Amino acid sequence: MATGNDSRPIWAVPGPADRKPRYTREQIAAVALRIADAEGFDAVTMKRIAAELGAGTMTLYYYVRTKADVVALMQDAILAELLIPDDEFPAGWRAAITAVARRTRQVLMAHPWSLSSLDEAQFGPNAMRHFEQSLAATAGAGLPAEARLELIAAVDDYVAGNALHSVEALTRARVAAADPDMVAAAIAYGTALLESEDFSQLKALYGESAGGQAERAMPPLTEDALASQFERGLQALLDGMAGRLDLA
Amino acid sequence: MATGNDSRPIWAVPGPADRKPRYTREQIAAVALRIADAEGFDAVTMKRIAAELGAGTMTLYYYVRTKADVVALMQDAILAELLIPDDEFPAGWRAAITAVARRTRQVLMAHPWSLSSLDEAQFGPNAMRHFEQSLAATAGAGLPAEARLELIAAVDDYVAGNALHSVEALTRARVAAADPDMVAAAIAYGTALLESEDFSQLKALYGESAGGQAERAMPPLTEDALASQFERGLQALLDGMAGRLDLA
DNA sequence: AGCTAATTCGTATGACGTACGAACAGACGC
DNA sequence: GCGTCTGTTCGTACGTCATACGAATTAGCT
Repeated sequence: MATGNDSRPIWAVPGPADRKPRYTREQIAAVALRIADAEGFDAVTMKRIAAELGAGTMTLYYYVRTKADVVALMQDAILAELLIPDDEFPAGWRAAITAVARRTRQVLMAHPWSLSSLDEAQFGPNAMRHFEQSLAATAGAGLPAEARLELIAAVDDYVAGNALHSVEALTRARVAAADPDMVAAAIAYGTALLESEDFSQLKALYGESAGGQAERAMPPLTEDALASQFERGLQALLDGMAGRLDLA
Repeated sequence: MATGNDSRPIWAVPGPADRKPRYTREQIAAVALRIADAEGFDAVTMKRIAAELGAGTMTLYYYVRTKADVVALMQDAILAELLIPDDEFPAGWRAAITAVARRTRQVLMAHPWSLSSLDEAQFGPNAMRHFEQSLAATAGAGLPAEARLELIAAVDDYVAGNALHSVEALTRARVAAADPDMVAAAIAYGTALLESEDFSQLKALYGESAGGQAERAMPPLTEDALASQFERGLQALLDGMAGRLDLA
């Protein structure tokens, strides 16, 4: 465990020797994951992880160089959940891509913090496996390599963005439900602002219109509504990519 | 400035009175923004912001309740950059949405940290203006309200995900360029892993194939390549949405 | 001038990541 | 058995962060 400031990914750094280490990196990642899921990313502390393992804080630094390494391990542990078992892998590029996308969204949403710590993501073994699987999904489509990568990238983009926004929407809804004052304050502020400038589109949607009921369209706020909206957007994207890539 | 733990958005909290405050929330946001752009989000510290303003650290707490408020102000300041001047606003829903999407991506990529602090985003005045503008973009398409919201959401999802991944790719490329050792270590680790399991798709792409040159497709790594890939994905998505929403 | 409330900010607290080095323990040669 | 080496654990200490508290200063008022 060179503690030095080398910039290798944690997986390229030799782990503890094999005399008698009490823990493993996997255990550390698993504990950190459990804490993050239960109490949020901010609750993940070196001290906390160590305590949960029954170790002293500094013991962790025998297994990783820095907390960023722990986060990398957590991210990779999540990516493992993205992998679809071989026998469930659908035939046909469209079904396969859809399955991967759907599962990716589910997993990302199950670990909301993963999206906010995405910047420091490293490319680990499970990232590689996930990528391999995405390639396999597009294998039968008769596409040149660049087009396959582009298709995968477009879907990945859409999935990540949707997961991000879905998590955001659900968080907002949950917070709002727990705190009526905030809703009141937000609405009060919003309506005041609405009147102070030209917000004609918004007014038409949410405000009272001159003669009668306004349209009153609300963005979807339940998990199901968000999921089905995701589904429609994904299929639209695939339609469009198929058309542009000249696919069946 | 009730310092208490109320959950109102910062914009609903009365600011400093008007006797003689030395600063404004806007100045604070601007300074914080400059620091984040120049040195990264982690460099944004209450102490640092205050120093840059020539104030004591605790003075900031007369203007905001908490650092999260500062971040909210920063986010909203960024959203202001998304707004397209009225005279540049294109006619036709497709051109208008494309313009909004393009600009959004540019701005998000210009402030990479905005994506990683997106979870604590609050809905401020510029968010409202941006939303109004998105609604205006879809106004002429003859769509029912729900369909308009769905179209906007799909594009937003794709744009955010693409910006996220583009920033990630460019960051990786920059770091790699600055640190050859890391590239070497990553490649060494990657090729070792490649041999240790079944990665047939990846091998076909990057490895040597039996009789001759492999395909050697590389994901795009320059800003231009990423931008044109974004453009194609966006148009594909719009194609698909147009088809599914029964649009011209 | 004197009062009051607005505004500034020094000090102190507790949490965090982690550098350093001491302490402990298992394996191996003798 | 007994040292010895080195793998493993972890207590202590440091610097940084957000921020609670309350004292000091100042601007506008009568």
